[in-house]
Amino acid sequence: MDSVGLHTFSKAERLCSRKVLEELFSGGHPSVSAFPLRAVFMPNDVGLVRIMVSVSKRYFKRAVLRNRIKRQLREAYRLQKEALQPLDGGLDIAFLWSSNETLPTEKVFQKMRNILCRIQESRVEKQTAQG
RNA sequence: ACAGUGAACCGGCUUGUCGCUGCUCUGCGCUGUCCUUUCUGGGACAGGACAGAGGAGAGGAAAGUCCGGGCAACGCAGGGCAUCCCGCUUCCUAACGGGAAGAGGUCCGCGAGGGUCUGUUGGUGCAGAAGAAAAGAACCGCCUCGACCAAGAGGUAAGGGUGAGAAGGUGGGGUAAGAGCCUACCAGGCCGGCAGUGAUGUCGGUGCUGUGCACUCCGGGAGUUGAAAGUUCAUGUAAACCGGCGCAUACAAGAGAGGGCGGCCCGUCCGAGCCGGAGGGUAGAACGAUAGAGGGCAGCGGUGACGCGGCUCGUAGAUAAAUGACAAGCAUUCCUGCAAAGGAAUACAGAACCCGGCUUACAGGUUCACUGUACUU
Repeated sequence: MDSVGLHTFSKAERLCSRKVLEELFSGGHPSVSAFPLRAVFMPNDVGLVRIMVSVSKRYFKRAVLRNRIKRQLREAYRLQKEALQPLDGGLDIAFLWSSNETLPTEKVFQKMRNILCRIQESRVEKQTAQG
């Protein structure tokens, strides 16, 4: 938990289990979108936030542009992930890019911030409803 | 100087902040095992997604996945047929459909040069709404006979028009008119001599000579799959259950289910299991996997591709997939401007087992050799 406060992005914070991904994309989990970025998320019992980033070949045929967007998204998450504090239990998030245009990094950061805040709001709402 | 041709090469740099993935070293108060043995200790080894330090981290095409090879697993008595690929010569190479040096035809360019094609005098088939006729050719024409003319009979590929192609072409002789019928030259084939490793070239002989396409034919080659290959460990475990077909044993009856040998046939071998249903488990880790037909340097051999030995260098290894994000400065090019300066642009593109090629994309730049034009001395 101590590493999460820093702006790091280690292997533990990445979502790479095939099983978890299937569960996440099977439907029924909440999603938030700020076009062209969309996030699907669900709680986990690991106690960490784990994320993945995906840009479809459908939107970008060339790998260079796909990589560019994925890197922008990872940086945007890494430098703004404190928006999910305080953390109460783990969370798995998948970020999906659904546009065939790139955006300047500044814009990508704005979209990411927007999404992270809204995820946090929905979590708080859910907890208060339960409690 | 300008325009161009052919090769070879480069394809941004520096600094700062915060990050990512391996590697090495050190530490560890974290985890595991073991030792010591009674201390609420000490020690050893291993691990780690932990901490610190150091150092490394996309390409000339990493791309398309079009060829070839390594590597791996499985397969492999033999014969025939079919299928697919290659096709001027010699050489290079692990190999190639790649490369080098050459040969002949043809097209483009003033030129340096560039593009393209090339096994096959054989056999079979086809060749339009053109033409008389498309390979055993007579429509018109020409000539002979027909006493002359005409009908008719015969000879004839010089001329006409058609066509991509009309009996190899042109001139001369010859003839009733004509024809490689004869002859000279030219293009090609065949035979022989000479030169060349060879494709071919050249000299002599030989009247041998229609075009295009497809198939056939000739020569050479091809086992299948493809790193999601495959090996090991972990997890789970099922040689279980139900149905069908078959084998074995005993009396009788009958002759094998199923499979291998690339697709088929012959032949041959294995053979007690095979097929379906229902149901269950994993989808993790390590190896494969980064030292290789490796790069660089000069030397020697070769026209060259390339080869040989010598010295030297250490160079990404991810796995839902790292190699970055941001900022500043520099560099290059373009635009505006007398200038100072300002603005814009900096391509194509991202390793995935590894090599050799091919093809395609590409801002800008460098070097060498050569060609044409103009000018100066």
